[in-house]
Amino acid sequence: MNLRQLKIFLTVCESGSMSKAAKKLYMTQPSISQTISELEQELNVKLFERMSKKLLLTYAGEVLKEYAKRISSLVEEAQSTLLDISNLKAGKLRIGASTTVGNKDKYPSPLFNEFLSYLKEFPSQF
Amino acid sequence: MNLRQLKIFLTVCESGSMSKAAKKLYMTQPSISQTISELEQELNVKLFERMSKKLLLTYAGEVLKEYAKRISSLVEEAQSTLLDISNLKAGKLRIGASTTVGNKDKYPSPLFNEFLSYLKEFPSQF
DNA sequence: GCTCGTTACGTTGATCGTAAGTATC
DNA sequence: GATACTTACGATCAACGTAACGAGC
Repeated sequence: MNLRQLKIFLTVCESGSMSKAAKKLYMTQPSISQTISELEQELNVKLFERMSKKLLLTYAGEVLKEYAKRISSLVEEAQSTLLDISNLKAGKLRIGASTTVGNKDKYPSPLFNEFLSYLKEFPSQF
Repeated sequence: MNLRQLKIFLTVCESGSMSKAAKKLYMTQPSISQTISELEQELNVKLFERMSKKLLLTYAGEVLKEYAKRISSLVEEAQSTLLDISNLKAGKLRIGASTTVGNKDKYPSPLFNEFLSYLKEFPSQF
């Protein structure tokens, strides 16, 4: 199980079909199908009931979907926060001189203040 | 960023060195080093301060470590729950006949009861 | 016959190990 | 010289695309 598989699985869940998910992800439909099959084999459960023209989530599929949403959400938050840190590092000099830096992002990280105090204490870390 | 990188990163954090992490993960030390470098490049931050004989987490490293722990924890919970479902599927007949099935795992999934009711309603799904 | 999913197969890229290099103690 | 990390390079496996196939409308 990896993040790539979870992302593909989630996209299939949300779009309701593998072909639509393929378009969203700029992949081919066979690759999507193969990835879902891999997931099912690895977890030893059937994730979708293959109906004609419709995919129906099994119970295992529903459970995985909820986990996948929470996991993806955490991963995105992590990446966003690390990106903030990376950007702040690049704009380090400006931080000390400007009071508007806190407004430059729509979603300031909750770790922002913590970071600033850390920066003051250990400037050599950056 | 993927789960493999996070697992390796976490192991390095916990063991305090790349060579120890390599032993824990049954990998070679250069592979660990390479993976950490990849992570740092992808995220555009330095994760460790390379001291002599000691690795010190940077602020970015501390942040990633906390996220990595939460993400890994969720992933493990997901796998454990799906494994439960997989096992229950295999032991489907026994479920109906036995009252001890709920004790067979140390950590019964919180979704267990939900699953049982689902199983009764849609037995054909399994 | 069109749409959707699966299976088969070849190519490319990621992942890992081995070997060699650098630095600190 | 022993230990720990890095760099370089080659081999293996995973991931993806193309092509061909099967099923349902």
